[in-house]
Amino acid sequence: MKPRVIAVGGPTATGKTALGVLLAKTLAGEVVSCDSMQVYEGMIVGTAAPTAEEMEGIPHHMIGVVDPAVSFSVADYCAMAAPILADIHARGRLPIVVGGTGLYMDCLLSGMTFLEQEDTGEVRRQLWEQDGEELWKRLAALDPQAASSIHPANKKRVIRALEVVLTTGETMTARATRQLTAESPYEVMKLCLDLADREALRARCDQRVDEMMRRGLLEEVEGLLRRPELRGATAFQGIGYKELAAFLDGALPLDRAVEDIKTATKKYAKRQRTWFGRDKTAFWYCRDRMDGQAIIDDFRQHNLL
RNA sequence: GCCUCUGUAGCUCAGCUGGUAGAGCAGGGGACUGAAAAUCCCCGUGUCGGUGGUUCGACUCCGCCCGGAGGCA
Repeated sequence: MKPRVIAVGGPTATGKTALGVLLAKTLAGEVVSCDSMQVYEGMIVGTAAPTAEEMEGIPHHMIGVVDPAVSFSVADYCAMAAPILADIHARGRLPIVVGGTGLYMDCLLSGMTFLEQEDTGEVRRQLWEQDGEELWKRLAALDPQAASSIHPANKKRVIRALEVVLTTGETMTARATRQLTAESPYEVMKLCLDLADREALRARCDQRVDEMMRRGLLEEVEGLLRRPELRGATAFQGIGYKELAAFLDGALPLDRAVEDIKTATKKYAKRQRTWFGRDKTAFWYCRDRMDGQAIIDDFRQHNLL
């Protein structure tokens, strides 16, 4: 019998955090955050990281565990989170993986083990100087399979695939197969949250941004930027952070920056819906039709918990 | 009251000398294996303010009406 894991995914602003805590309380579990931005230390308001009060005494993992200057990746996430899952299981408790970063969640839950890889920074920098179309043609020659699944305009992904072949001598396609385990090591129960009313979700995204501003997002960003090296860090690709950094640079007025954050949040929610929607084994619940307790009860009724 | 400019997709606007309209943004759909809150792909029929006219044919020309902006009184 494989160890069980409960996962909570779905678009932002649908109440994943609260449901995670409720599940943990009900099932003697601990929450493992699955969020590419919450991992960074000091990025609290802008990532809507749960406060001590919201955690309600439930242990939370993978929040604020990396310095924001460090460029974190899926591989790093899995390397850190997998042992945490093992530890929670070892203590006889249930891990509840909660978050909106679909890629991280899928990789962690499928038990993917990333192969060792040397630093590709230099190769990557060189490739970025070159013409995207040319790079894609080069990729087509070296790893036709990867090229066929990556649009030539998607320079970032074309380069990633290229740097893999160039630095490892193995195609990304081949590595991907080697990295993927035949079967997930966990018995996963995934539930995704959404709002049936799209307009309502967009409104909630807007409210959430206003709320973050009220809670001091600007101050948080200012504080982080006292370290100028963070300006270009991966952490500053986070929604809210990059826009306010632009405002602090004088590139745009504050109200415009806030507008941009709202728009970015809504687009992000849409991408998340697409990502999580791919997993046909997930159970979807609309938060505007059911509260947390009702969802858990429903799950119980289906003997899923 | 008179004069000038203006009224085109949810928003900002293109549409040359007449042949029934197109961009950006927003929005929708999708992809996604080491930056993923990132990166990228696909999707634009709207009484062209209204109404009369000129014309084979008007968003494009003319008249009037309605709504904006500015100027002169």
